[in-house]
Amino acid sequence: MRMHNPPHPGEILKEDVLPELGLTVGAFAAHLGITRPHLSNLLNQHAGITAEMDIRLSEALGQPPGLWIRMQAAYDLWQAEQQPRQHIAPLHVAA
Amino acid sequence: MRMHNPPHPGEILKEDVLPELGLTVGAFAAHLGITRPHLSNLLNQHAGITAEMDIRLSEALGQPPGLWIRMQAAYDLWQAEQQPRQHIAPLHVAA
DNA sequence: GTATCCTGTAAAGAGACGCATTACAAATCA
DNA sequence: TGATTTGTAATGCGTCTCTTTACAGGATAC
Repeated sequence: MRMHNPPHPGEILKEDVLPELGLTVGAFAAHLGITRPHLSNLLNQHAGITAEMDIRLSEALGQPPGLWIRMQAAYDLWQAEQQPRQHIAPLHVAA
Repeated sequence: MRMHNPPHPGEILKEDVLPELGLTVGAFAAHLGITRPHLSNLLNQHAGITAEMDIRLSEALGQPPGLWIRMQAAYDLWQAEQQPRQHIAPLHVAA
């Protein structure tokens, strides 16, 4: 049923990645080439992961690109699904 | 090596989905609850698929949500990878 | 061959978001 | 106590989604 709300990427970065790296937020931000306030916003789920940011993370963490942007997409989709909306009728293929 | 550029979702919608539905762009837009110019922009790759739009498409097309937003993420990531950028050194785990 | 429909696209504007810069206050820690 | 680290706010710029309105070109039908 796939019904568990996916985490914001920032949560994983803050709780798992950063501790394992043993870096301060400021040091990690500097390494990524972004500002400390912005990384803080990422970590605290006040900003999302862009494709650009995904690449930087994948390079810094030695991972194949796409992990973080897919997490973000899953998060965004879940959030949008929680919004009240009027449903759309399914279409059928033409005769 | 995973090195083939992923299509923009609009391309698939325009070339595969719309013809199979047998709908005009205007009719499809109306069904989705968006404007015709905006759907035209989607189809011609001048705008991206948002989480909101993914949900509308998945409902209209009878698909599980996430297909289109993941296509968009793959597309965005590929585009970002094509941009010239300065690489970031990999970090090692703390001692 | 004229009228209708469909299409792509442009302009203008609202609202949201990414990201930078700067700044400050609270918390941690030496 | 003093230095470091952190979260966050304000401001601003650029970009993007999406709407409304409009227009011009192509296709279809009479």
